[in-house]
Amino acid sequence: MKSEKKQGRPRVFDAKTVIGQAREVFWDRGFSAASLDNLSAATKLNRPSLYGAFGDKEDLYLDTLEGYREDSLDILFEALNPSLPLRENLARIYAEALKIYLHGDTAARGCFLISTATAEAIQHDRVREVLRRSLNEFDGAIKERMELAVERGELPADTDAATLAKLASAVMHSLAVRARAGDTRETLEAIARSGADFICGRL
Amino acid sequence: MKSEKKQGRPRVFDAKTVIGQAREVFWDRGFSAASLDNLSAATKLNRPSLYGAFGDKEDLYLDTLEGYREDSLDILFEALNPSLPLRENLARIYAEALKIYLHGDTAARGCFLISTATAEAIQHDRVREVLRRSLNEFDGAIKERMELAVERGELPADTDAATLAKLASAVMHSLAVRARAGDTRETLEAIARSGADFICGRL
DNA sequence: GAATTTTTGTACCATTTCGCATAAAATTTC
DNA sequence: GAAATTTTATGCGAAATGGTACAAAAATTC
Repeated sequence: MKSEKKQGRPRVFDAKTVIGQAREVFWDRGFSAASLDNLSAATKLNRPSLYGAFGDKEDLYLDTLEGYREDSLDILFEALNPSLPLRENLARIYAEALKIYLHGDTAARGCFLISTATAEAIQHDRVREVLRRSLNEFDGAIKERMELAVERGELPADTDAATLAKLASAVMHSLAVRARAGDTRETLEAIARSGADFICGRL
Repeated sequence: MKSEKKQGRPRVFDAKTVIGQAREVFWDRGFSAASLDNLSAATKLNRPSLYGAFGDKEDLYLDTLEGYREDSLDILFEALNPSLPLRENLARIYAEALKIYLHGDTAARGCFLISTATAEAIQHDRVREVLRRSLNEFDGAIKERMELAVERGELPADTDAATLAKLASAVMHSLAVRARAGDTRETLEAIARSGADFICGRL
């Protein structure tokens, strides 16, 4: 695509890397409490460079949300591998989620989207829109797998795949909130296990 | 108790009312993005009065969280009336939750705790602590009702009441996030309904 | 190598932020 | 009614904030 070298002084940074570093700052502090100084320090770019490359703070934040959404969807599709039983798919989704949520320097960080974007969703329409779209895409991906499970007889024929998928997501949302609230790994794993049991038909 | 009149110039405000007004501001904007000017305008108290009565911004925010926790627990206990079937208890909990979450001037506000406290939970230990405690108390209240349901035969004898209660809460957490993300009432009510079905053992 | 283009770094600016000092006002106690 | 006590109101101030002007630097194009 853009094989031609761009004229002018070359950038010393990689945009994806910078967005990843900015994400860490927003993840810990939230959008509003993250200052351009924080972001500048974490990315090692001075403010004019940040501004020139990504726009204002909200633009940059939206970029980090978008990156997180993409990364998460990749992980989700990986976990939804249809050659595995549905029960195993859900177990993997929750395990991957907890791997992310429980990481953190001082305290577990939870989900980047749920923990930081919800707070801004009222005041910033674009943030709410990314949040809404991300949640729906997650639901949609799981729904596809549920429909396949119905076809295969992994789930009862009268299953409402869309709603069941939303319940599967609900367990994940709760893990996200609880992780950031400081719940232990053991507690969260127990919720994940019983959540998967329930979705797949316990008893 | 404190029947004696306090010496000095009397306050012109009621603390509970002011905390309620401050809550509205924090609910819409989040803790960090809410300025003392916003709070001062909403409460009609000037900054020194706010400061004198409630301490700094974080202290005031903690007061609003505490008030929300108490209000919510009251509503929860009301909904958990043991003379109703468990299915009806859950339906009421979710209905009451949605009544709160879907209210808002510009967009649905979601849950005050989940939408605003999660964002601050990493940087402010006291906020994380209130959040953790609140979630646990909610789980605990529901668990009590679940245990009663097991005794009564509303639920299978081998039910893990504590974990099942956490799943019931999980549905509520998801409603909270989705409401703030802009999901429609119909969507949320469908999740609530199927969530209750699942918990109580559908099929 | 000169002109052009883009990025970088320094420094700055206007505004907002939180918090407080100080004094006036309103009440109780004596 | 004077003293003591608490709350209110005005206004200040130091620091932090988001954003930008401007010139130097580093590359490409011609």
